[in-house]
Amino acid sequence: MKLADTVAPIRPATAAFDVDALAPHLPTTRRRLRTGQHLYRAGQAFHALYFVHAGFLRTSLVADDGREQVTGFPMRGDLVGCDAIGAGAHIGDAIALDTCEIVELAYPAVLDACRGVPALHGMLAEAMGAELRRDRARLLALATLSAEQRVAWFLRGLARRQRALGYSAHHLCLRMSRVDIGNYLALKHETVTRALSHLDADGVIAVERREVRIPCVERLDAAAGAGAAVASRAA
Amino acid sequence: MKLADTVAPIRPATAAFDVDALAPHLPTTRRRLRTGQHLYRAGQAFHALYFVHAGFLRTSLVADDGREQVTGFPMRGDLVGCDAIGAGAHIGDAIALDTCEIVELAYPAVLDACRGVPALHGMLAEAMGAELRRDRARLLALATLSAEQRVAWFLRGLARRQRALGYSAHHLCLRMSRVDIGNYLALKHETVTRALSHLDADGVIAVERREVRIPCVERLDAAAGAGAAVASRAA
DNA sequence: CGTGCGATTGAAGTCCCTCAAGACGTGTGG
DNA sequence: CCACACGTCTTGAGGGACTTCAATCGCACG
Repeated sequence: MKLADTVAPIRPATAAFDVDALAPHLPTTRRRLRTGQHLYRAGQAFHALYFVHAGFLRTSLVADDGREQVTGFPMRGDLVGCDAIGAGAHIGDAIALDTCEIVELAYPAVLDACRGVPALHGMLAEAMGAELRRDRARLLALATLSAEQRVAWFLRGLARRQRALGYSAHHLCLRMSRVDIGNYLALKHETVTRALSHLDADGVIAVERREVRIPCVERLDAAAGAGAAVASRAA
Repeated sequence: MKLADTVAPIRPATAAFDVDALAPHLPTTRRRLRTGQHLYRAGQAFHALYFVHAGFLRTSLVADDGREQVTGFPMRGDLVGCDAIGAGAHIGDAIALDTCEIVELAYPAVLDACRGVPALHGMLAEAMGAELRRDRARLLALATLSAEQRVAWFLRGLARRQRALGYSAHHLCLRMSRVDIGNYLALKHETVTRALSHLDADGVIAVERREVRIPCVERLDAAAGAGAAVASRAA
């Protein structure tokens, strides 16, 4: 239950899921996705939550008129599909940006399993609470930060998540396009490019296509401006 | 369990809570708040969820550097405080904009109560799922709508929630200031005023200080632009 | 009756968007 | 293997939407 740790790194809650321990209480099925394949689509019946065991995805909300809003980039340790609970159907798409290995947790069967595994109940609630906090931290970032600060904030978030999984925080490989990043941050792709170029020119990062090196994390924190303080607590 | 209804009006999930039925399984305490009083503050220990029985609040996320982001305006039937689950402490303030009557649901005791009241478990999960959907619909609105569309979208959301509670959708009494609305919509208060004035000039609404009349809801939907379609499904 | 906060309106400025062109990298077919 | 086509990324110039700064008005409060 390291979830209760307020100052834990990004996405601690979902990363704490021990899917294997569930096996005796809940029939879990595994799925493998290739780059570009959909985990689910908007409108599809909701019948399971998805735990990302490996890979990298992009989730989005799709409006009736076709407008799309990227809602996140789940990676290993994240729980996907919570926003469909109570809606009956998925409200957006989830697409693999990489080869993915997914564990399916049938819903609402997973709720029944909570009785057999008491800790699961709290973990599920905490995973959703963490997701709410992330959404709101993002709202704060979009509402208060400039374009360049948002991009820095985004990169820093990715770096922290990587570090939390045991990888280096000094090198990122962006699996998503500039358009995806822009959509996620409420910016146009040209603006994302410009911000990256400018951060590069300032020596904060080194960008080469989708490879990003971060020599000094503190400088990136500073570039994320006033947002630096929040995300470490709320994300 | 009308919660499963996909096309239900705004905030059906939380409104479906039957708090009284919980009494035998969970010790609930009632609190009364006067205008301006805090239900909780950022940093305070998290030990309960709050069900709004009457009144109108404003919730916000508070950053370490003091920046504040309004996250919502809970009213009767809403569940408040879910975003603290797993964090140990509240990440923002909740302040009464009106005389409020609140029912406190101790956490994590409420999780244990789920065993005695099976339906509660699903309802809790669905309330949080609905909150996630609302946050993301708002993200979509902020990312894709113009200032005037956002304000129209905001008013329409309030009108729908009132209607869902049995009140008229043609007359609103805004309990929050222009600054609060602006913060919520990622706009400056002057821009909010200008948008309201313009909607008034167009005859879509009639604004007088904090009183808003909506003669034709369809015209307001149209003014919310492309956002009209989404919110009815995702909000 | 004065004080103060909230709301409104105007004018100037800034940031990001829009439109446009070019460069880079990749995959495909000849 | 090369040529071509396509998508992605990059960079520039101009314009528009919102912000910023500033002044005034209105209402509630002491």
